Amino acid sequence: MKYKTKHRDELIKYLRENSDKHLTIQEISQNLDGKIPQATIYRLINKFLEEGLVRKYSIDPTLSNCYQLVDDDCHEHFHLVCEKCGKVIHLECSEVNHLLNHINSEHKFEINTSKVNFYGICEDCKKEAK
Amino acid sequence: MKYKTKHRDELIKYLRENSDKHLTIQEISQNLDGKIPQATIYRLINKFLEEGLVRKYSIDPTLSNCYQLVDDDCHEHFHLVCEKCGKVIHLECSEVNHLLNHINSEHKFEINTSKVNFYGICEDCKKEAK
DNA sequence: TCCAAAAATGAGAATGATTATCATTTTGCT
DNA sequence: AGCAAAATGATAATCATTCTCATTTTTGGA
Repeated sequence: MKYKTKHRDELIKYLRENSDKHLTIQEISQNLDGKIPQATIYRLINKFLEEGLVRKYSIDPTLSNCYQLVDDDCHEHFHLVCEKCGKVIHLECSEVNHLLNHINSEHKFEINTSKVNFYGICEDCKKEAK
Repeated sequence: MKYKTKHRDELIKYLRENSDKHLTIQEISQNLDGKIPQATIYRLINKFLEEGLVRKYSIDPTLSNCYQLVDDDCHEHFHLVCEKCGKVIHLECSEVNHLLNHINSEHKFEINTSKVNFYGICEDCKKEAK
């Protein structure tokens, strides 16, 4: 059972206002100006995860995880991470979903879509290399 | 420039003998019975990574990374990493290649195929969950 | 409205993998 | 041998995240 609290509402509100971004716990903490202690933000975010209110993105094992509110215009997407410039490109592509379905049904493996990241070289860096 | 050292040879030898496994630094350290200090194992492994001798697997941000010697006789394949049991399934699948080509040509992003890993739940763990 | 149980909170400590530090030793080259 | 580059060892530091525990808040029911 969950209780409605000030912090909970405050955090939801903030996430809603920033539902277009990928936010780290640190960014949330800073932007809320320390109004909610980090330990509490972690706890709330983990609750939200269980409840399916937010989505978690693990872009790089050496970096903090990112979170984003699941709302109507937040479509599931994947990440292209440039190994040169670090840029993260959001990819919404039916071909990816097609592959995931294929692996799920044919290879009997249920992919955790929040960790589908492709690493490589982006267009800009490819040009520069020449 | 790199120097040949006892530790380096010892670690390579050990990795070669276990090239079928994904090893954590801890496992390596234990199995070598502390002959090489952990800090040195980390350093050597990172060197090997740069040199392309080993491959790194980040199974879960909360777990240790795994490493594996790159074998001469391994053809291009991708990995399905089970987040529950840690099992790594090798996947050779033309659909994956098709997707990579698609992303390369249509999304102008050149994927580093050695880092294509999919994380999720394997068939066995899915059954167990029931 | 009041109470007790469940849940949330806060501050700080703990964890655990990995990296950094720094003085010392080893290696490869001439 | 002598020198510079690299490697080493022990330990401290880092950093995200989780845990602890005593306290406070919330909720539903009496």
